[in-house]
Amino acid sequence: MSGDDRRRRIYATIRRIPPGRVATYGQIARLAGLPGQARLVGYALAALDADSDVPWHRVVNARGAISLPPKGHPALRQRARLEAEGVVFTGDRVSRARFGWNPRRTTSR
DNA sequence: TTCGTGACGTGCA
DNA sequence: GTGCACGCCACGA
Repeated sequence: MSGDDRRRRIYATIRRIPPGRVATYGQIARLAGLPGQARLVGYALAALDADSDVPWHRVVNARGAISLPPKGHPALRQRARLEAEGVVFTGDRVSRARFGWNPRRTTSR
């Protein structure tokens, strides 16, 4: 499998994240068939355009926080989009227990 | 070609 | 709860 295929799988997995939910890089990597390679997910997102159809804003790190610089425009945009979908930020973090996406129970909650 | 860096995760102290 | 070390892969210099 080539690197491009991995990126496509990553994007496809991210598209499955329902609105109002967030998934971690490691979770995306695992669902994409790339366990332990969360770094590739981050790199794939870095190469992604802001106007892409991939809901990149629903991807957060294991801490439930945005991995981008908090003061940066992308981070603010991501946070604003998540809040618009109903996601509540506790400080600079998101409660993964409440808003974390569970692929086995696609239905919310 | 090797080396360093990066939207990360897990394990352990 | 936090901080550090190691691992993983892709990409540019």
